[in-house]
Amino acid sequence: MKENVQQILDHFHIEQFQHDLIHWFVKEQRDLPWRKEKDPYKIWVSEVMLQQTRVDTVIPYFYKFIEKFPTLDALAEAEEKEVLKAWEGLGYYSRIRNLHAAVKEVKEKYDGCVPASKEQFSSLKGVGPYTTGAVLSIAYDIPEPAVDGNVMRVLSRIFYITDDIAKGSTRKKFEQLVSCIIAHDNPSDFNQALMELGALICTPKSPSCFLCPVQRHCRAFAEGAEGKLPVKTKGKAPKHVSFRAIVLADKKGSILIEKRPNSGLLANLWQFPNDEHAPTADDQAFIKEISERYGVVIRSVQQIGTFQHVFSHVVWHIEAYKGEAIGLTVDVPTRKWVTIEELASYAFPVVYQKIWQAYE
DNA sequence: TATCCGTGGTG
DNA sequence: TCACCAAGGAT
Repeated sequence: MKENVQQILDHFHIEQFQHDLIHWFVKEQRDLPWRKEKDPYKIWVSEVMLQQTRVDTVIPYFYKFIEKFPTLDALAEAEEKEVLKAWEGLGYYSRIRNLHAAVKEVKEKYDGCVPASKEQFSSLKGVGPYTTGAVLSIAYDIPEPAVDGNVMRVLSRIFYITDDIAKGSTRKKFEQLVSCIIAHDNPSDFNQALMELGALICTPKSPSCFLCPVQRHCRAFAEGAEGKLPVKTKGKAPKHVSFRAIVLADKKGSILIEKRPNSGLLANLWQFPNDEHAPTADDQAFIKEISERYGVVIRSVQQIGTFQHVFSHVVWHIEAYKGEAIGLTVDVPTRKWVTIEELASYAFPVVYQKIWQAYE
């Protein structure tokens, strides 16, 4: 915001706004599984799952995850393989790697009790400014701002703020603003109400201003400018990567799988053999490449389909094959032959799940 | 600061 | 159909 926070708040009725907003939230909020109790661990899990992920997508994952890891200790003691499997298909897998590490640290350093200290909690892996404010306010009623995309959209309209919300520095300014208007007697409902309003009423496209509980406080509505806000510049176009992948089975029906590196895209997930780093020209070159790289003898191959998968910043184009191979012994932990039953216990990226479906 | 990091829903 | 999007964080 070009102006300072004091100027923005001129003539703004803070207490009336808090009341209108919270009254609406108490009455109209959705019945979500993580709102049934105030267990800091469950609030934390929900907030991590909800990062860049829709509520409807998260709900079934949340139920399964809490059923499998009901307490912080249970998650801390779980194996990486189980934890990653529970996250399979949710995306942004560094979230669960960081959450698992963070929970272990809480078990060790804080006796398994999620710290209510801003400094301590925010120092944990995967816990940034938003998650800090969300967990501390919702679970512990501490008046910290929890500024996400919803909050920036809602407040940019209410205060007619034209700063680019795609820029990192903008979030800090919104945090200053929220610090001034947050309801100290009910920071939990206040923060959740701002996000709920963004999700249900103050939506990105065609917001339902006629239903808005804080319409009378909204400067964008008064100006008829809600459609122009928030200001958000768009990112660069994703790059395209083409390669081939193959589902290899031996005579017994075992399948060769490979674990991806522990950092980068789809870290620690499993996949089928591919020539991602050495795209091949034809079938013979592909067979040769796979044979050498994976140390297998391939008898025959057959194409089973082409797949396109769009990530945030890259698009994969995969030609998928199936083939028979002689199951030579693999001596690295990141590659193994597994039975089809065992296959189900390994976490795969969605695009490789689709390739597996085409194989079956 | 800009880029990397997934997936599925939607107008 | 496809550009945009959804309760961000790490580097």
